[in-house]
Amino acid sequence: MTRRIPDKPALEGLEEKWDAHWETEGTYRFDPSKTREEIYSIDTPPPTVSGSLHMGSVFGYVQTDAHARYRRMSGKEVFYPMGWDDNGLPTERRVQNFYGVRCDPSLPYDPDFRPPDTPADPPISISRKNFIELCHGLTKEDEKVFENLWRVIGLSVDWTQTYATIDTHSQRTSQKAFLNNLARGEAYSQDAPVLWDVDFQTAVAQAELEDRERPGAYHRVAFHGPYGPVYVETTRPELICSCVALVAHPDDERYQPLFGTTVTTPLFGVEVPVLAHPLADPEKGTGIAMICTFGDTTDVTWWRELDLPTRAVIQPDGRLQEAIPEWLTGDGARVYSEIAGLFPNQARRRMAELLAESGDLDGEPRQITHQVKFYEKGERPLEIITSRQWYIRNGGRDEALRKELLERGEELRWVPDFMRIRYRHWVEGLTGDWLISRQRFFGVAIPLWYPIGDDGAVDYEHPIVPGDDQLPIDPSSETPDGYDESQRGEPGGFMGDPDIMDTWATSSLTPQIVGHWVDDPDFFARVFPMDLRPQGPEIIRTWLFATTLRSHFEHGTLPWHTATINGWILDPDRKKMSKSVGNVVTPMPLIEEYGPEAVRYWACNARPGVDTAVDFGVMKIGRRLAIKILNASRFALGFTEDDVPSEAITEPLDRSMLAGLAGTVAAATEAFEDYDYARALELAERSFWDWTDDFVELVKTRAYDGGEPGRSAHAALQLALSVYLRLFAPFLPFVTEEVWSWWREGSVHRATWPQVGEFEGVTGDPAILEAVSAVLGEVRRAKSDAKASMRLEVDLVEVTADEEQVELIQMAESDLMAAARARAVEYRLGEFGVTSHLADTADA
RNA sequence: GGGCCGUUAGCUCAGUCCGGUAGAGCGCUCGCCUCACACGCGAGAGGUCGCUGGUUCAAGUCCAGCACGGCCCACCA
Repeated sequence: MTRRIPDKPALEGLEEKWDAHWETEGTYRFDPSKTREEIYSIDTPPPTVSGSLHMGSVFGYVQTDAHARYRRMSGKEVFYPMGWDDNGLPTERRVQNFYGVRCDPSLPYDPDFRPPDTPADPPISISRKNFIELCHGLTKEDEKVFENLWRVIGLSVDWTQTYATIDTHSQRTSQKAFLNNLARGEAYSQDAPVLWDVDFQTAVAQAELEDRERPGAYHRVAFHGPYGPVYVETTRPELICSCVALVAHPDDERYQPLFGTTVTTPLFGVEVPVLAHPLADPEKGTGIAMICTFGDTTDVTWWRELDLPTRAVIQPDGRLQEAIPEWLTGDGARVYSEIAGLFPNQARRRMAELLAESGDLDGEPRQITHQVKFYEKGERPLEIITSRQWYIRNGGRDEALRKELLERGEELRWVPDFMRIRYRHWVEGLTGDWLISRQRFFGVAIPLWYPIGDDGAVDYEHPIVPGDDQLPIDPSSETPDGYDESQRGEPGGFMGDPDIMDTWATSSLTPQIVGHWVDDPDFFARVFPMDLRPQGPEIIRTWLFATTLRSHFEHGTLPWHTATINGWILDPDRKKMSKSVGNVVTPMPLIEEYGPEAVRYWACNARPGVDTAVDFGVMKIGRRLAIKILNASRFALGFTEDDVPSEAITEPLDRSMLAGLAGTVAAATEAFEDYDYARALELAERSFWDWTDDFVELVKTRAYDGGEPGRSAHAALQLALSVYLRLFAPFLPFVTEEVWSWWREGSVHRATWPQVGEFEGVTGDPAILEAVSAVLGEVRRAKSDAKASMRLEVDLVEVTADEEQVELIQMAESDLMAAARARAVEYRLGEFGVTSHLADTADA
C-alpha cells in the first residue's frame, strides 16, 4: 500500500482514534471456534467497581495486557474477558453513603421510590428490594467509569465478553457450584460460634480478618477458691458473667492443687471448674485464664475441647442482652442489671467500678496495647456469637484435603516464584472451614429452603434443593416445588434461607463464569483449565486460594496453569497508598498529562511482582519513547512510496544491524515466554535507542543519496522498523498502531510477533556496527570536547585498532565518514584509539 | 513470635539464578537550532553495591549473622 506519513506526527488523540477503530474492527474479538491448543485464556480479576480507581488498578492490568498482546501476536487466540465485582458489602456501603439509605428487610417494596439527589441525613430506611435496585443502578454507573479507564489505557479485552459477579449468569453459576458442593458433602451448615461484625451484623470468614493494635487494660480480678483468691488478669471483665471455667497449663505447679476444684466468679458468684489445658500459657498474665463464651477464638477452642457449657450474653448488635441470664441469680442478677444492654466497652468500665467497690479488683487496671481482630472492612472489634452458618470445607479441619490443596499450590506455576510461599503458609495456617454465608442483602442467595415441622421447628438438616432449571433462585421470594407461598414460615410449611453468600464464594468461580461452565460445555472445554490468573498479592489467601479450592472440588484440576502476582503500588514517596492517609494517586489525571502510553510504560517498566512507586520521571521517559517512535518512523519510511524488497539489503552495515536486531528479537521472545514483560521492554528499548543514535545516523547520507546502496538502507530501515513496531506493540499499543497504519494493512496487534526467521538471508556480522559505532563515538567526543557542532568537518580520523577491527570498520567506511563528516580515515595497528583532526572553525 | 521481599550513583531502578575491570534513565554540568525528532542531539561528572564475618586466586553476586524498611501470618488471658 502507498505510504501516508503525516508531516507532524503527534501522540495527542491516538487513544480515542484507535479505541474506536479496534471496536468497529473487532480487533480483540475472541473466536470461540478455535481449539484449546490454539487458545490462550486469561482469568482476569474483576475489579471492585464500588471501590475507587487508583494506580494499583492500572498497574497490574497493564502488565497483563502486555502479555495478552504478546500471546495474541504469537498466534494464540486470546480469551481475555473483563468482569466487574459488584456483589457484596463494598457496594452496599457505597449505596448507603451515596444516597443516605439503609436496608430494612421488614419494610414492603415501594415501586415509586426514588433516591434523594443528595444523601439523606439521617438515612432513609428502604425495603430490601428497593435497596438492591439501588445497588444495581449505581454499579452500572461505576462500571462505565471503569470501562472508560480500561479503554483509555488500551486494554485489549473483548468487550463483548463482560460479566458482573451479581449478574444472572454469575448467580446461576455460583448457586449451581454451591449445590454441587452440598451434594458431594463439601458444603455443610452448623450452629456454632462465629466471628461476627456488630456493625454490619454479619458473620465473617478467617480470610477477611485483620489484626489491629488497640489500647486495652489488664484487670487483675479475684476469683474465690478453696484456698483463697485466685487472680486472673483479663482485658474483658465485662465477660466475667459469661465465664464457664478457669484454665491453666497442666504442668503449671502453681495451679496443680486447684485442678479439679471449683471457684466462684467475682460479683456473680457462679461456680466454675478449674481445668488444665496445654494451650494455657504460664507466661501470660497470672498463668491462669478465664474461659468465657466467647471472648476470643481461644475460648472457642477450650469450650469445644473441654466440653463446656455456653453462657453467651453478646447479642448480634454487639450489646449485652437485656434479659437477666438464667444462670445468674440473687446478687449476680442484680449486678448484671447494671451492665445489661450496654456495649462491651461501656460494660467494661462499669464492671471495673463494681469490682473495685467489692474489693475484687487488685490494683488499678494496667494499660496495654494489644492485637484485636477486626473485619477488614469493619470499624469495631469482632465479637463471637453462636449462629447457624454455611461452610465449605477447605482443609482447615481435614489434613487429607489440606495436603491435596498444598499439592495444588506446588503444581501451579507462580510468577514470581516466591509468591507460592504465601499460599503455602495460608493453607498451612487454616484453622477452620470457609464460612460462606453472610447476613447481608446484595449478593447471591444461598439457594435453599428448609422444611418447617408441624411443631414449628425448622429442619436445617434436610434443606429443600431447587432443580438446575430453576437457577438462579431467591428463596426469600420464590416458593419450592410442592409448597404454596402461603406456607412460608408456617408450621408444616417452609422457610427460605435468608442469607447470601460471601462475595468470594462467587468470584472463586470466575473461570466457570467466563467459561460458561453451566450452559456451554463445549465453550468451557476450549478455555479451561485456563492459562493465566493475574492478580494482586493481597488476595492470594482469598481469591486465588478459593478459586483453587472450587476447581479442585468441581473438576479435580488446577483452575489455571500459571498465576502472575503483581507488586504493590506505593506513592511517589514510597509509602503505601491509602485513602485514610490521603496519598492516593488516581490514574486519569496522569493519563491526561503524560498520555496512556507513558503510564503503560511505567507499569511495564516494573519487574514482575516488585513493589513499585508511582514515578512521574519514568512516565516522562515512556512519553519520550513514544514520540521518538513517531519521528524515527517518519524518517525510516520517508524515502520511498512503496516497500523495497529485502533482496536489496546488500550493504554490510545494514546486514550487521539486522543481525543484532535478530538477537534482540530472540532475547525479547524468551523474556516474554518467561512472563518477564519488563525485560522484553528493556531489550527492545535499548536496541531501539542504539538504532536511532548510531545506525540511523550512519546510514542517513547514504539513504538520501539513493542508488543501490541507498535502496539497501531503505529496505533495512523498513524491515527494522517493522520489527521494532511489533516489539513495542504490547507496551505502546496506540503509537505502534498509528505508525503501522501509515504503511501496513490491518492491525499491528494481529500481526505476527517478530520471528528470527524473518532475518534469514539479510544478516551479516553484528560486530561491524559495533566497531563503527565505537569510532563514531570517539569522533563525537572530540567534537564535544572542542565544544564544536556535530556538523564540524574532520580533516582526518586516525583509527588505531587490531587487524580484525580495521577490516570491520572498512566494511562501512563511507557511512562512517559521512556520519563523522570526515574527509579521510587512516588506520594503524595497535590498541584501540581514535584521534580526530578537526577542521579549523571559522572563529578559532 | 514465625515467614517473605527489599537495602546498588542525589532520585527511580537493572545487574544477584550461571562469582572475574560497577550499569540505565532522570536530575546535574558543558556543548550543539545536525535537512526524523529542540517533546531534540552529543559529551561529562557522580557509587568503599546496608553492616559484620566466612568461602574463594577473585564476592554487589555464594554462605552465616545482624540492622533498617515494607508486607504476610500467629490463640486478642
